[in-house]
Amino acid sequence: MDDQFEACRVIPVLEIITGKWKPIILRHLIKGDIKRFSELRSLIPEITQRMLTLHLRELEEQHIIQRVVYPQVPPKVEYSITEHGRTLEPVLEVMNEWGNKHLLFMQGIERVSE
Amino acid sequence: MDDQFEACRVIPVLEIITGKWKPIILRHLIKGDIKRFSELRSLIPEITQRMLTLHLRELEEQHIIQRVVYPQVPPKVEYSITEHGRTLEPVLEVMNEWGNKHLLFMQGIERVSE
DNA sequence: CGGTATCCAAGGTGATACTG
DNA sequence: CAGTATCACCTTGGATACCG
Repeated sequence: MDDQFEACRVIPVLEIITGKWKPIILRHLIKGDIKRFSELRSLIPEITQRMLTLHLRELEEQHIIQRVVYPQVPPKVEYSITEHGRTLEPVLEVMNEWGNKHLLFMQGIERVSE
Repeated sequence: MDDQFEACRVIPVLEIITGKWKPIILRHLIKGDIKRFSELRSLIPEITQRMLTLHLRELEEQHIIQRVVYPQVPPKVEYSITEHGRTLEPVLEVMNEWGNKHLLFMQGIERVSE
């Protein structure tokens, strides 16, 4: 079992970017640099507060993003991509390009088979 | 909502390769060409028959792999990557390389924080 | 403002037994 | 050989209300 999983290093990447809103969150943080919690909320209007918090916490645990709390009232929390997180950029870029090229193909197939 | 999801073409890729054993299945089919159901089972000993079937069906629906049934007793079913599926190879390759490079980093972090 | 707590529904996965 | 059927569990995500 370990052999299988160890041999496939695709899985660690998936463990980071899998989650309903994670690719979108990463997209915003990679493009836009530092964002406040409320900024991310308005950039991703459909996400619930709960899920945004959960996803951000997980990305932080994996050292992909950094969380900075300003101890003031009202509170201010800023999120930004880490150096390590930024190494994911080309990976996401390749995935994004594949999606672009093959989305049309996939839609074509759908149309044929209906 | 659609704007968000449409803008991020990473998600279609995730929809294809997300699933506990899918990256491993794809790895075997991309490297090894045609495989029988039973071959895949022995290549991935820990997978259950059920999950292998489910994952293969999903990949087939997405036209990533092809399923050929030989109508004979005992039955023989062969799976292979499609032309379309093969376009995922460089994507998986990039992800795999990232995993290779950054697995050490991640393990290092774990060690520090414990 | 930036969260937590709680409850719930849906989906993914495993174990096991059965089948053409 | 290559499945299917069933049950049971765990995880993910949404809705809602509350908090410092």
